[in-house]
Amino acid sequence: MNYWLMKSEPSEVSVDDALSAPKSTVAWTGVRNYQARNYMRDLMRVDDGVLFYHSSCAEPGVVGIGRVASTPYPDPTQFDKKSHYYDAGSKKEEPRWQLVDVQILKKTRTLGLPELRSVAALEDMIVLKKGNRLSITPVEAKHWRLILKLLDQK
DNA sequence: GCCAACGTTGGC
DNA sequence: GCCAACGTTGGC
Repeated sequence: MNYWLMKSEPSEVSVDDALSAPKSTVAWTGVRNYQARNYMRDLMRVDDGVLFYHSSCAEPGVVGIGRVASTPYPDPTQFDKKSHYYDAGSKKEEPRWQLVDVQILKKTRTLGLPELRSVAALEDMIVLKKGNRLSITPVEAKHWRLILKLLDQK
């Protein structure tokens, strides 16, 4: 079993949006970065753990726990001309962008960036590294366990 | 709004 | 293949 941190802008899809969706599940649309896509397409498995992270907002941080809820399939927004994520270069027979569904299991308190950075044992987390912009990053098991513990405190 | 850091594009 | 220009991300 693997663990992942997945960023979402709450103005697009917040943890509350995900919670109120059918089965608390959302398709992770709009990823247009090859490395992030490859994680979803090649490495994610159903039931992998997901840290739901809010980015580009007042209080960035981990806001929920979820799971990978599907195998990979083509991101429908790449074919939707009206979508912000439309990709004219992607063909139906050979879709460029694949995604997975993510199910929210629990909304947590906000474990914000300053708090994450204050924990020495988390300093190796990719999301905390300078210049990191990847919207999906793998999370080590030891970091996952520690974050779950931190989320239960306070 | 600013800006550092990064990814992508395209000319050569 | 190089690399400058450009666009985007995302914290502050």
